Amino acid sequence: MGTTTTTGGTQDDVRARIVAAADALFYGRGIQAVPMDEVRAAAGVSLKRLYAEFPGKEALVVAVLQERHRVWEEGLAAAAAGLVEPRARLLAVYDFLDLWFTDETFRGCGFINAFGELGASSPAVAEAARAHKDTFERYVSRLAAEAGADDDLAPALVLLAEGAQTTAAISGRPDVARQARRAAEVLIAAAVPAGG
Amino acid sequence: MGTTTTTGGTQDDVRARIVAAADALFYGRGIQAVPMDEVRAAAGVSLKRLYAEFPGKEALVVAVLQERHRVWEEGLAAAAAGLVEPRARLLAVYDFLDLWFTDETFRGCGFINAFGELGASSPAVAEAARAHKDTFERYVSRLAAEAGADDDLAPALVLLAEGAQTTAAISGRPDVARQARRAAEVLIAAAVPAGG
DNA sequence: ACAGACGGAGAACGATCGTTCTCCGCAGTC
DNA sequence: GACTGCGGAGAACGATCGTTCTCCGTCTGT
Repeated sequence: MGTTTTTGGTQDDVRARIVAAADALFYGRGIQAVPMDEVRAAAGVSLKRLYAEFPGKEALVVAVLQERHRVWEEGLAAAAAGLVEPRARLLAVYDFLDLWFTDETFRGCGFINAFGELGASSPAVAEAARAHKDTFERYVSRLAAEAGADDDLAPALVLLAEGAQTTAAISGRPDVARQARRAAEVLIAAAVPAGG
Repeated sequence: MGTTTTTGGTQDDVRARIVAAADALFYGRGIQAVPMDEVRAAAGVSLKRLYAEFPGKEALVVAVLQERHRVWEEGLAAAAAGLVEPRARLLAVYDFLDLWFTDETFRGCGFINAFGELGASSPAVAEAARAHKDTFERYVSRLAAEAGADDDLAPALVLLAEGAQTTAAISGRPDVARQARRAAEVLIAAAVPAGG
């Protein structure tokens, strides 16, 4: 697993570099707006290597979404790190969104964007988006259950988070995250029996 | 307004037919996935006529979004028709979504989809999406004010509605509208001082 | 009936893109 | 130092697409 003799770096390195470059380009401009040759240039690899790592553009898109999913889950975990109360961990979701929305490159949810652009013609992309949203819903549901809330809370909190992403993207107002958080506080208070 | 001698129909007819055909295709498959020639075929016009009505694809996309905005506002008004209480009119938003989500052709918010696909490269498309979301937010804000709610309610209700659209699209579950409605009921109850 | 304009069908054009192929330099081996 | 094979650079290929142009039939007015 040492560095190879080529300038390309480790095989995993190359893959990661391609995915990172493709993600930035796809997310920022839309997938079909970015030619493979631009991904190649941004990743600093040859077309031959690019197609050796990914059989085609669709496979690259799926890999990009999978990595984006991994990073999302990492960020979500980091936002909740150190917090013990389920309620605080639930609200950390919106703090995480707040952080994200203020990022200059923010342009909405990459999964929603990819789904809208390619979901109808690419089952793999549609499935990646579905899986991503599904794990997020499961995560929120688990926390809501730990908080002792009724079954209606988690779906509602998910809707707030999803709505915040698209609204922040289109309106360009990052404070949407705080609005979502305040609404979440109200819903949580109403959903937890004793007032926890 | 009699029929003209050509097979094309009235000029307004032709424009409307083109927009309707383009909307169905763009919305269902993604904009870049639909060639102009397919719009032409679906609308039953010639390419010459198509380009006589719209100087290019982007202008057609904008026209499609404007018409979609008009239909959205019509549907929203129809859902609130006959209801007098502001609270009921607010909740009618989610009944309207419910109706929409159960439509077989539902595939998310056309504005969000268009924004994700083309917003980065087409200011006109980005602006159409922004304008659409803006008028919706104004509409909800007006109703919330009429209901005597505090300023936090309207943005929260908007987030629920937006989140419902993307979640319904990706997860494919139309009952998301009812979940959003229940959450909205809780938020409204908490935001209106006296309980009205 | 005929000149002339209009509009349709679809070929044509130029550009772009995903993907593959060719050519060449270079590293390691005897 | 010749040989081999890998990988890079980028040309090439085939397909698609947005847009324009050509050709031809038809309808109008006289």
